[in-house]
Parts: sequence; structure tokens; C-alpha cells
Amino acid sequence: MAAGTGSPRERYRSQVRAEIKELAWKQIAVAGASGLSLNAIAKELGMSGPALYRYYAGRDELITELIRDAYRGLADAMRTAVAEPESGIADLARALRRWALADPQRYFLVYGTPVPGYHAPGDITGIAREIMSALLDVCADAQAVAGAPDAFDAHLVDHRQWAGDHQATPAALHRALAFWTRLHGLISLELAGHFAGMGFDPELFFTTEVERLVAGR
Amino acid sequence: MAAGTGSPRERYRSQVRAEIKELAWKQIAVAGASGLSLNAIAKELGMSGPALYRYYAGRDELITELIRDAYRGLADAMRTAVAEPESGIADLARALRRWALADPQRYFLVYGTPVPGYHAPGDITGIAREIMSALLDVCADAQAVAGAPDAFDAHLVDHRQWAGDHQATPAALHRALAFWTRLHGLISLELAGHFAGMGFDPELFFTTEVERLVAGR
DNA sequence: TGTACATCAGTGAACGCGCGTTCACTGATGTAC
DNA sequence: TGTACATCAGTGAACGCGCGTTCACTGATGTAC
Repeated sequence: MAAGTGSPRERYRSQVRAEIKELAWKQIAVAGASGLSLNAIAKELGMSGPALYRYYAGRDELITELIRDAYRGLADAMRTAVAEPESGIADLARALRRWALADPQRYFLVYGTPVPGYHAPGDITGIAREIMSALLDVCADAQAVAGAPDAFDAHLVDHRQWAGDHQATPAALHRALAFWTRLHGLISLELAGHFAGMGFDPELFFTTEVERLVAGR
Repeated sequence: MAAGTGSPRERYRSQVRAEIKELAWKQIAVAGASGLSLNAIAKELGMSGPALYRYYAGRDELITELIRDAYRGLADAMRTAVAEPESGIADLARALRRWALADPQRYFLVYGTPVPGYHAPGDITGIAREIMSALLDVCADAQAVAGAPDAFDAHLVDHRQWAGDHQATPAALHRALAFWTRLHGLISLELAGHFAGMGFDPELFFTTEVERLVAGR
């Protein structure tokens, strides 16, 4: 990577790799991940199909890199949002929705139906944990809102592999899961177009739900 | 349809149509809707590809019918759940999750990323409204839990096309939307396998979230 | 009950398409002396 | 500064595949007289 360093040939190489990915994203935006075609990318790039094999070992490698970039980008967006001083759950939520709306298919590459027959390499699950970690940070910071611990809080004491060694109370873990799934419900339905034609304003709905969430309702 | 009536030829016809759909579902379960192949279905049925054109005008017509069946099935499941005496939000939620788990791809055909380039015919949006209607019934029945009306309640007074002429207060409309999106978040993440390996019990999580929802939290 | 005809399920060959991928090759670019 | 060589981006032809779909045809099933 690190365009701008290395020999001219290396610079050129990484530049073309970037162009390929850019066109791949455009294609995915239209037809989804399963509609990604190397030949079509090559044609739009103005070269012949086999030329792409100088840059990627094959279709699978390209898709893997796109997925990795999607995870990486989301993790960065979350980390940035959390790093802001005085940032809270609501800020993370807004950042997530913004990131998702900027490129719906990129969001679905992370949280949508898995690409059939594709298995994510190990480093991607690592990034997924990083994303969860940002979520947990923000949920651990939030002061707890009343409410006695319920059965699921108790369950989480012994079932928190996903949280790694993150210091967070069961209540915070629970809050993070609720946060995650509710935001996903709102965002994925909006992105998939299921709010279209219903009449209400998706953003206002989102904001309201996030407020409820923050208030612990 | 109505297998069992009509001439022997008609009976045979509708039986084969049913077999085709059954195999189509099996194929969708493996590779998703975009991986559906008429030739592959024909091969598994023991006949040649072109034979299918006696039963469906083409791939699009088959997919349309599968999607319609999915909507129809969900609407029926919801209606059945609502019709039970003393049924409430929690029962509808359980019914929805059960229906989704029985065939994940069928659920995604309804609420997942839309099949690229496919446009749903009018009668399907009609069934979609029927599903919403069941949701609204159950949300209108539930006695309101405290809480002053918020900005989104007010917004819904003028933006309720999706509810048709259903008699429901803005608060009930709001409750229905929150219900729908939260359940979708839980169910779609579970179905897509994003809870796998996290360690907690999805069903317990679901139950807890539904309890919260019912309690208005 | 038997014959003549119409209906229609299913076949096999074929068309055109786009896909991922391989291979041997050309020609430009960079490197070493 | 000039020459000899190595590197490597990109090409064009080709392979094998599976797809949706059409077409002319065969042969069995049902219908009408």
C-alpha cells in the first residue's frame, strides 16, 4: 500500500490496484457483491481481462480485500467517533448511520447476508472485534440507567467471549448488544429501501430511537 | 393452484409447479436468490432445461412467485399469531422469529437486500401492508406505557401513509415501527450468522429484548 | 367401443452471452556494468 | 553515456463452463364423434 513510496513501478502498481478497487465498489453498488465481475472491471479500466491478474490473484482475493477494507473503514469511523471528546452513544450512532448511507453495499458487505460460499479470513474477525470494542467503550462510559439486572445480564457473566478482555459490566455488555442490534435494524431496513414510500422521515425516526436508547427505554 | 381439483392434466401441472418451487427454495437456501438457476432445477428434477418453460415463463416469473409466496406465508403466520385469543406483542415476536428461523433465505427475500434489478409487482406491496396491519393491530391493543408524546409521534400524525386507514394512535404507530425495526435487527443478525461464535444464547437475548419492548423500555 | 384428431409435456440441438482463468507472447521500462 | 539484460505490464487467443432462452420435433394423453 502506502502510495507515494517505493520505486515508480511500485507506485504505479498500487495506483492501479486502487483504481481496480474503486471500479469494483462502483460495480458492487449496482449489482451487489455477487455481481462483481473481473472482466467488466477490466473493460471499464480500458484493458483486457487477463491484465487484472497482474494485480490480484483472482476474484476471491479482490473480494476479500474489499471486505477487509469495509471492516477497516467502519472500525476507523467508529474509533474516530469514540475518540472525540465528550462523545457518547448518540455520536457513535450518528457516525454509523452516516458511514452506512455513504455506501449501502459497503455496509451490507459487513453486516448483510454473507456472500455465499465465502469464508472470512482471520484478520477480518479481528477487525470485527475492534468495532465491538468501540461500542463497548461507549457503553461502559455511559452512566447506567436504573433497572435491576435481568436474566440476560446474568447470562452474559459467563457468555462474553465476544467482548474479549474488555472491562465492562454485564449491564454494559447488554447495552452494547441492544445498541448494536437496534441500530442495525433501523439502518439495514432504511438502506434496503424498506422505508421508501412509507411516508415518515427516516432520519427523525433514527434520532428518536437513539434518544430512547440513550435514555434506556 | 388448488391442487386436487380440475382435470388430471391440471392436477399434474400444478403438482410439477409445486415441485419446481420446492427445488427452487432448496437452491435459494444454499446460494441465495441470485444463485437460482432454472437449468440446475431442471437437472435435479430429472428433466431438461427447456421443459421448465411449460410451467414458468422464465426465471423472473419463478422468482416473483417465490417472493410472493414468502410475503404471503409471512402475512399468514402473522395473522394466525394475532388471531390467537389473548395474543400480544410477545406472541407476534415469537411467531416472527420462528418463521424466520425455519427458512432464513425466505425471510431475507422479504426483508433483506432487494434482488438487484428486480421490481416487485403491485400485489406484493399489498401483502406487505397486510403484514404491517397485523403489527398495528397488536400494537394498538397493547395498553400504552407512560411517556409523553415525542417529536416523532407528532411527525407521524401527518406521515402515516404506510398505515393506510388503520385506526391507531400516533403512539401505537410509533410502537409498531420500533417493534418492527428492533425485531428485524435481532433476527437478521442472527440469521446472517453474526451472533455465531459470540458466545451468548440468541434466543435468550431475543426474549429479553422483546420483554423490554413490551414494557416500553 | 373404436377411430381421428387436438392438446400438450418433454426432448435435443442450438444461439449468444459472460464468466474466471491459463498461456505464450510483445514491447516498454528499469537496472547493471 | 551507451549497451546488454532482466523485469514486468498488458495483449489476444483459447478453454471450459453454465446461464437463459428459442425452436422444431416426438410421443403420450385426453377429447369428440
